Amino acid sequence: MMTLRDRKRHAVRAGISEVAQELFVSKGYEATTIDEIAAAAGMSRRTFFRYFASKEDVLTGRFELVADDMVVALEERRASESAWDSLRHAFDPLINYYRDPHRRERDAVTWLLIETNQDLFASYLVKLDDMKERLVGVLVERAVKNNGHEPIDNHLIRALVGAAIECLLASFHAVGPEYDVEVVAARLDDLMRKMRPGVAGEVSFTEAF
Amino acid sequence: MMTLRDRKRHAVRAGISEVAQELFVSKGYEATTIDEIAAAAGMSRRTFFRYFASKEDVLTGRFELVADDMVVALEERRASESAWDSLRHAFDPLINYYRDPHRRERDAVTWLLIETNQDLFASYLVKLDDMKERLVGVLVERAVKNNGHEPIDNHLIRALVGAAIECLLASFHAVGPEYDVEVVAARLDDLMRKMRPGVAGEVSFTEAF
DNA sequence: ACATTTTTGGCACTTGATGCCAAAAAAGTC
DNA sequence: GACTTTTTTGGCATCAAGTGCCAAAAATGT
Repeated sequence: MMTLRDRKRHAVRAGISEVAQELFVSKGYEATTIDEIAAAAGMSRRTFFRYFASKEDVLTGRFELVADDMVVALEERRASESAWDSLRHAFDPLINYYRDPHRRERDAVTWLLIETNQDLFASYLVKLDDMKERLVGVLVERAVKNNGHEPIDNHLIRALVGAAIECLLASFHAVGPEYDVEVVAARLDDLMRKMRPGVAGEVSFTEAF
Repeated sequence: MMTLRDRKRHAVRAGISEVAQELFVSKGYEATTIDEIAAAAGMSRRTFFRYFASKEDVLTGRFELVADDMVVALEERRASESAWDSLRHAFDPLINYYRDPHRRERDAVTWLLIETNQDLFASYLVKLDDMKERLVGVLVERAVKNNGHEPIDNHLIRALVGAAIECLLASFHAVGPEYDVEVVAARLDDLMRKMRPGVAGEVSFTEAF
């Protein structure tokens, strides 16, 4: 449930994010100190760290929300569906998210920052890995539910999830500031069709283990 | 060529690595300061930073060498071979590397440190991404050579390389301190067989683009 | 109006990382 | 072997990220 405090907290976070992004864009990520961000957001530095665990988190924290949506989407897929297809649909929330041109524009800027800074990029990779782990968790759980016991090797599930995510990354790769989401979506479909594993792709986890 | 200076530099790096790892294991990664490492290695802190760009680099720097070997191995594969199989053999140097039980043991400790520390893990992920990028580069170049022009979409190559690496990661996943490399190798073969893309896996880049 | 809980701000402190410069060491030259 | 040149090193100063701590302030509940 969304209590009042949570809402306020969320608003403050959004405010910091906003003002920080402006600073990052105008004078560069590294050149912007947390003191400056805090000052611009009207709070002390100490308080900044109560809303974001680190400087990178201001920009990469959003990925956790995306991951949340993906996890939910994956959980909602029917267990009889092949894991590969379920994963494809787990990515739908992200596609839908970027159907909003405002978000697209905003995140294109964020993306540029992330790509050009080591620390940010590292933070992004960590979030991405977290997401992978969570998706693996969902599919493992699904396999267990369908099977009554822990699957012998969840390495296959790991590889499957990893491969699907790589398709997602590749389909979004090298998009400019203004791009057509539908093109990206088509690319994703095409890639996941071509990359569909010969054996594992058809695994529904209903009868695989 | 391996000049005298390079050799000496390499030796110093190895020395630092050695003494640092001991400290990390005995008192934890974060609890070990660079001052302590430098002191134990018999040099000033300033000098430490002339051998390693960062604290993480002491442990994760090795991955670049592994990547070097993989890149060379991939370059040496015949262009007529399917990209998927070429990638499988690009991983051979790593498998061979771990046939030495001493390295296996040593890196198992390193691995534990990396897994339990955010900064280290992030650094590792960055190196891994670099490796991916380099392998993509090799296959793109191969495609261009075979085709005379830039391939229309190297997204497929990205996805292919990413998927292969995910198989590698999955096959090494959750190995304890003492493990059988041959088991891991068999797992890798099995995974890459199951994960072989229905279409893309057979792409040799001789006639695909 | 009062008591309780949460949030905030400022301070001190640690530590990783970088620039700068002069001393030391190594390499090359005659 | 003495000299010059180049590289390496150490110490200093500096900056910025992140954390613990505590008292003041604000919000919340009664």
